[in-house]
Amino acid sequence: MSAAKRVRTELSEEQIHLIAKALADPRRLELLRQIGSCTDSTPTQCTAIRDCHPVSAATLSHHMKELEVAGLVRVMREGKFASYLLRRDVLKAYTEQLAKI
Amino acid sequence: MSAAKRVRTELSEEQIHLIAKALADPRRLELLRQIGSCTDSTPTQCTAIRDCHPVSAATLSHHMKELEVAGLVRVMREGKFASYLLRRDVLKAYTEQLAKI
DNA sequence: ACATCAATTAGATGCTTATCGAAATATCAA
DNA sequence: TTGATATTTCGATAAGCATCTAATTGATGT
Repeated sequence: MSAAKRVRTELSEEQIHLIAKALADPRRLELLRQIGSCTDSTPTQCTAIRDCHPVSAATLSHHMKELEVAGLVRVMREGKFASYLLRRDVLKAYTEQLAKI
Repeated sequence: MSAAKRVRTELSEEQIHLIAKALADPRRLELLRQIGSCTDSTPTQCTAIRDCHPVSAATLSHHMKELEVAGLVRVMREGKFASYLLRRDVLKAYTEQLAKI
């Protein structure tokens, strides 16, 4: 059994708004897709992401924070490096919210 | 059989972006929910919507156009009145796109 | 200690957008 | 036709945000 959350993830209106905003920027959507393409055992390294996107480190850091505060990614830090994991439970909770409309 | 689209609705990156932007504004999400709460046989009237939201007619019209160009609602006009229908096929296509991440 | 590299923060800039009031357009009723 | 009502368009304003460079923090290796 993996460590993935099994509890039902409930989203507040506030978090729904943060997620929607996070997804509304094309660059962030691309970032999220890239992060989602990696598995839990091989989180996406920040440096690897930088290599794929023509933005400054500062801009990338800003986007990653947006994804993080929205709850869409989890950050893992090892020394001076950072890696990212897609929080599929949160994304799923969001799509289920939308589907209810 | 209803007239609902049965063809698979494919979304372009452009439309995905328009939808995400449309959903990123809390007021528009509320509007979409209200529109979604009505059935195809009783589309939501623009005037009824106005009564529920503390915005000017100009602002409401602007939001409705955003929802429309995103493909999320269909507008029906009768004389001087307008009514709106949620395009569930488009919303579904969007949530399915997100779920694929 | 010092230099190097990864990532974040601070501050600035330019673009987008939510909002409004006013004007325009369109429909309907008297 | 005239007036009233529904919606859209126009133009302006203020807030938000994506982006950058420069400065900072923090970790690693020499």
